[in-house]
Amino acid sequence: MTSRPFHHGNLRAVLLEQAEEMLRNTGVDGLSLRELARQAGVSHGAPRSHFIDRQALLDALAEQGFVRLTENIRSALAGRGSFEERFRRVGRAYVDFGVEDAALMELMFAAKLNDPSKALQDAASRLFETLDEAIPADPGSGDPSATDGSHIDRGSARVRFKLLFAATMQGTATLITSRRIARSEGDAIIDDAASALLGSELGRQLMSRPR
Amino acid sequence: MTSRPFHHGNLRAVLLEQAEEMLRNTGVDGLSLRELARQAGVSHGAPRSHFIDRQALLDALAEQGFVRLTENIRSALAGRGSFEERFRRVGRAYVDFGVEDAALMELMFAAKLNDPSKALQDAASRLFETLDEAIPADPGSGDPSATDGSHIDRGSARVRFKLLFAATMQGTATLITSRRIARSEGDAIIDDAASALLGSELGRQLMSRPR
DNA sequence: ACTATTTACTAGACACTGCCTAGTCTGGCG
DNA sequence: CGCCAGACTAGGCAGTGTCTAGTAAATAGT
Repeated sequence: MTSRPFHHGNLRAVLLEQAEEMLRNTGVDGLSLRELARQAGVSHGAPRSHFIDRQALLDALAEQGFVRLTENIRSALAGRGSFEERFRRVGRAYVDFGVEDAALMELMFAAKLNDPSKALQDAASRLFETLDEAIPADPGSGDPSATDGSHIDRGSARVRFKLLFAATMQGTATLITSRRIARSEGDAIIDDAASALLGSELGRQLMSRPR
Repeated sequence: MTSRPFHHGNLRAVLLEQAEEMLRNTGVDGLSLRELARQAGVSHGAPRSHFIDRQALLDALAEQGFVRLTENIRSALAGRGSFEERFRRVGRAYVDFGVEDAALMELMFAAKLNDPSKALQDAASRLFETLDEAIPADPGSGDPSATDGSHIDRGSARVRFKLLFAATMQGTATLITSRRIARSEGDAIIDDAASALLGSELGRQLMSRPR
C-alpha cells in the first residue's frame, strides 16, 4: 500500500531519506518538516499526507534505525570466532552505530516513546531478540530455545547477560557522543566489559555447556 | 555578581527553578522561554538579560544537574559498607537520578556540547572526579593520589574501572527511561554489574591492596 | 465507460516560538 | 547630582508545526 509512484513519486521514502541526512547534519532540533518539503519540491503541507505529526516522522526514523542497527549486529555476528570475539564485534557495532548516528540513536532511545507505534515497538523488539540469539541459551532453563518470548524468563542468566551488555554498550555510546570520552577509550571499555562479563559468574554460567 | 534583587527580584534563579520543573513535566521540547517569562510575570524578552540563548538556559540547567548528581553520589558514598555495597549504592543513585530526571539527564549528556561553557565543563568534570574518589587508588601506579588530573593515566585500572562503571549506569538509566526495561530490572543490572566488575581482573586488581 | 471515493497534494491561515532592536526604568557609583 | 551599566518592556521578524478548505489524480464500484 502507498507503494507505487503517482503524483510526486514516492514522497514518503524521499522524505525519510532526506530526513535521515538532515538528522545527521543538524540534529533533531534542526529537522524541519517545512525545510524537508522545500528540498523535496513539494508544498509545506505535503508531508502531512504521510506523517500525521512531526513525531510520526521521528518515529519512522527511529524504526528505520532499529532495523539498521539490527542488521549491523547481525552481520557482526555472522563471522566466525570465539564468543568473546563476537562479543567485542557486536559491542563495537553497537557503539559505532550510536556514535556515527548519534542523533538517530537519541531518537531511538528517547523518552518520547510513551505510546510507540506497533511497527516501532516491533523493530525495537527485534533488536533485542537478535541480541538474545548472540548469547548461548541458558543451560539452567530446561528449554534451550528461549527466544519465543511467550514465557519470558526474566531472571534467566541469558536475559541478565543481555541487559548488562546492552546497558554497557548504550552507555559507552552516550559517553562518546557527549564528548566525555574518546572513541579509543570506548574500545577499551568494550574490551574490559568483554573480559569482565565473560569472566563473571554470569558469563561462565552461560559458557559452561556443550553446544 | 547579579546576586541581589532589584527590579523583579532574582529572575535568574526563578527562571532556572521553573525551567527545571517544566523540564520534568514537558521535556526539553516543551520548555519555552516565553512561557517561562509568562510564569514569572515578566515580559517575553526579560530572560535574555540572564541567558543570551535558549541553549544557554539549557546549559545552565545541565550544569545544575551535574552538581546535584555529584551531591547525590557523594552522599551515597558517605555511608559505611564494603566496596561492593558502596558500588551498588552509587550505581543506584546514578540510575535513580537519570530516571527521575530523564530530560535533565538527556540534556547533560546531549551531543550539543560542542563548545560547553567552562562552568558546565567543570561541573561535569567534578562528577567524574567524585567517581574517582569512590574507587580505590590504583596500586599499580606508584602515586596513590591520582586525582590531580595533571598526568592522566589513561590506561590505569582505576580509570578503566570508572569508565566501565559510568557507561553501565548511564546505559541502564537510558534503557529504563526509554521503557525498554523496568526499574526493577535496572536494579538487577546494577547488582550483576557489581559482582561482575568486582570479580573481574580489573576489580581484583583494585581491591588487592592494604588500605 | 462513467461516476464516486479515496488519496496526494496545494495554499492560506493561526498560534507559537526564538531572536533582534530600540527604548525605558532603576539602582549604584563617581 | 549626574551618569551609566544592567534589568526589563514592547514591538517586530522569520521561522515553525498544525489545521482547514479546496484541487487534481489514481483507484474502485457498478
